[in-house]
Amino acid sequence: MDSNNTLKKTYRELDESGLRVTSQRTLILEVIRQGEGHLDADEVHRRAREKQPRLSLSTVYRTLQKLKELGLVEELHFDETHHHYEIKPPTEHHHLVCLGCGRVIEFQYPLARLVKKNVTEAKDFEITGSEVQMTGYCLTCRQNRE
Amino acid sequence: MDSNNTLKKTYRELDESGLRVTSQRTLILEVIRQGEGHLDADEVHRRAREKQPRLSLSTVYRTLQKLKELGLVEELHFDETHHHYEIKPPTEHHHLVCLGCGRVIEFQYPLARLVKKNVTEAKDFEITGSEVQMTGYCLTCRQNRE
DNA sequence: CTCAGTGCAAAAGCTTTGCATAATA
DNA sequence: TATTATGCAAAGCTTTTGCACTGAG
Repeated sequence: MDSNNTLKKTYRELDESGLRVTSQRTLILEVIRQGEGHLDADEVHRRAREKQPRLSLSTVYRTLQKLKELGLVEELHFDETHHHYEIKPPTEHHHLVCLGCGRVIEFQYPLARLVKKNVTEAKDFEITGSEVQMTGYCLTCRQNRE
Repeated sequence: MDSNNTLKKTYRELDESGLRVTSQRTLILEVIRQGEGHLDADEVHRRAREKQPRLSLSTVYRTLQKLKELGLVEELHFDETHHHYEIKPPTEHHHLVCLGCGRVIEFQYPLARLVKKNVTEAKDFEITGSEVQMTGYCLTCRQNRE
């Protein structure tokens, strides 16, 4: 069964990292994995608390921090004051953020490679990460505007 | 003289916007213009206070907000908890952020157009703004690491 | 048994807001 | 003079930290 497989994966990832495997960490990683990307800390907390009501926000933040260091999750910065988190994707991908409905559309495109190849200033620069947000309006919102 | 010209420009931009032209607003816009991009609110405040010691942080924030709405400055989100501001550039440009020394290198490249053209998911999406940060290490920092 | 992890509460940034005062148009 | 903008102080949010307690290894 799938959810059992990802649970094993979750366990293995935590275990291999040398961190202690706690019920909180397992749960938080599961929530993010099933969250279809882009949850903020508070949302992770809210969802995780359905299963484990005593889980504290601090633990969520501390865990997010660890998972980031391990490279298991990635922190995103949309046009807001707080951060969003998603499971680190295997391939480079980026985001279109709709200003109308807030929907986030992901797309894959090797922008880093492209920049590396075509931008003079990037020739001497070793790119290790890239974060791209393009904002605008999705089809639905454009139609509703009319 | 150049600084006089940009001052006139600053005045005109504020005036045309319908906002009241105050000494605070003029000063703040000047500071950002001369700041070579990427100042945070606190840094704007610090620099502006050298000329106008009683200027408050709230005024800086409120002014930044207005200038953003007017499209005169742009808010950037680096990998931090606070925002950075730069004069809105005439052409699309992006940033390489060095994780070693914190240096920000700008480059021009029409990534939005490119995404629009090549990414299926972006076909139905009207892109109005794009924010791109590629992080990594600049030449100097890579050499120092060795 | 030991040390890393957790919960709780309190603190620490950055940013926003209310209100009386000052300044622009 | 009628608003709009400012300064100050206080509040609001997200995120971090200290400390005693708990639980994994």
